[in-house]
Amino acid sequence: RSRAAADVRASLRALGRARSDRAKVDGIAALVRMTRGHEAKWLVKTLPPAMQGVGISLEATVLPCLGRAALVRCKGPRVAKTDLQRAGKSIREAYARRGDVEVVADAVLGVIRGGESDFHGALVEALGRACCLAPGVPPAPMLANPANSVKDAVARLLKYKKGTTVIGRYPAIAVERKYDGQRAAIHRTASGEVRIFSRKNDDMTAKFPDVVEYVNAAAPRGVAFCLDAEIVPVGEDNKPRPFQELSTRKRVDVASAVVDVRVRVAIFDLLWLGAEDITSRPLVERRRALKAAFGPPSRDVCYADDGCADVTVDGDDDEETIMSALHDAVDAGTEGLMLKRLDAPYEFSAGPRSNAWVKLKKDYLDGLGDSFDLVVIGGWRGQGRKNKWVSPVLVAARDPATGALGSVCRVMSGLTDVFYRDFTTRVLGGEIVGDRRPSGGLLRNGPAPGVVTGETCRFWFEPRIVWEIKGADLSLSPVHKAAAGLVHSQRGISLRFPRFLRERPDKSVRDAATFAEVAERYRAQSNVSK
DNA sequence: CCTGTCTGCCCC
DNA sequence: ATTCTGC
DNA sequence: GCAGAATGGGCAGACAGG
Repeated sequence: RSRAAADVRASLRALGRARSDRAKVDGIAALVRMTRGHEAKWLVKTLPPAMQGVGISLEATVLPCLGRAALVRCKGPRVAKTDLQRAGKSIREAYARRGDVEVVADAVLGVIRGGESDFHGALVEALGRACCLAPGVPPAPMLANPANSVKDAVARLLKYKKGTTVIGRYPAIAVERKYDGQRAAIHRTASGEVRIFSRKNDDMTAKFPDVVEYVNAAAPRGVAFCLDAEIVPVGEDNKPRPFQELSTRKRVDVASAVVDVRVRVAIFDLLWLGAEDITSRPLVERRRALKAAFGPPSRDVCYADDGCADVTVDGDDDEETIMSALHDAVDAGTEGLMLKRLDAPYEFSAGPRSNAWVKLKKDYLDGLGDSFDLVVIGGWRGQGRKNKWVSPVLVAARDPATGALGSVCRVMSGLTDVFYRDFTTRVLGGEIVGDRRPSGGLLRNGPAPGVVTGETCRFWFEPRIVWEIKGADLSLSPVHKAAAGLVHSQRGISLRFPRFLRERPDKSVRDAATFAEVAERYRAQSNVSK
């Protein structure tokens, strides 16, 4: 044992000295070879993310290597780049349809053994046969591209060219509400078993016994299907509640009788019905089949396009139409809109997000959504690329009555490298070098007087700098303390998806957002009970 | 048994 | 989730 | 245009320690 420990130690030391990718891969390989069975998994978990990325990512490495291996076996050691790309694409698409490396690998092995002369034809045929969509086996869900304005959304939709049956001269677009819940692939097999999968295809069936009942009640009898849907927390009025409430549901051993957070299922796509894969059919047809099969909306199951009307983007007044639908959607307590080409097939997310689906959230738009001027009060040392800089940064709102500074959130998104360098120099007196403790700038020994937070910062600053921070919405926080006591006895108010917009050198701490303002904006959210 | 901390191919 | 960076 | 990196809030569960 001591012999093995010494070997491991020596290998870790060597890995620490490694500079090139080649050396890192060799170092990791040496360590992995020392492991038995599950030990490898735990070894890999201990490596920093940058090292884990070296040579062992499934999508980026394992799948392409499978293609290369097959090419080498079938066509010899000299592999053309185009062949490699073709094979890689086929394999990635197959994996998106059926996320099971074993099935994919078996199909590829079959091609190698078959020794066909038409390698690519044989590969496509074998993968198509083995990796077909099937109820009970969740594919990688189709993803939407974000748009930062209505104009941008329309431009993206027009750019999409893969549609096969453009209706009329201009593309018809489905408008749907973007509910703030959990994405769910809801499958029912031919034997009648219902399974619910998350966006990353984790089995969530145990968490949603009520959803199983709702969907079984709405579905046609004795038919298999694959639905795409959003599970949304709702109140007694059947209106959306904050996402935060959905996550308080138990995840294991849930009996539908004791579910405390009621949900509604907003369905929006149908991939399979009866014995047929309909993903290659255009959305118009899939949606028609969906509504024919599942009937009118009910208390428990609705359609994401309820309350919306399709639009045709002909450059006429579609921007106003969409903007007005966006405001309606936000008033109804949803995040915004999904805009979808009605002529596009369902595209499993192998690679880039499709422009056939575009998401338009209110907070992406300038002038909409919540933004606050907050005081910089502390921070930590960044990891990896940001090791020389302060990242993330803790920001706070203030209470004019007491002088308290209650933390709102950490921020890192939206900060550029150039800004980091300048900011770090201002608050620490220079970039962070080695293990030396910085001293200078606005650095303090502890939190400034009045600071209230559940966070423990590595660096605390003199409260001087004001930043404008934007978020999607406000939540009640167990760690952040802004406005604590105003809407909840202990919990403060925090920002979801915070990002830095700009520094406000024109503002002093006295001009920063107050607890009262933050509390008011929290209460003004349409899904918060008053 | 209670509490504090850490983890999750977590959810967003 | 969001955003920035480098290719 | 795309992949990769570095990170956000917040929850239930699991686990460690008293």
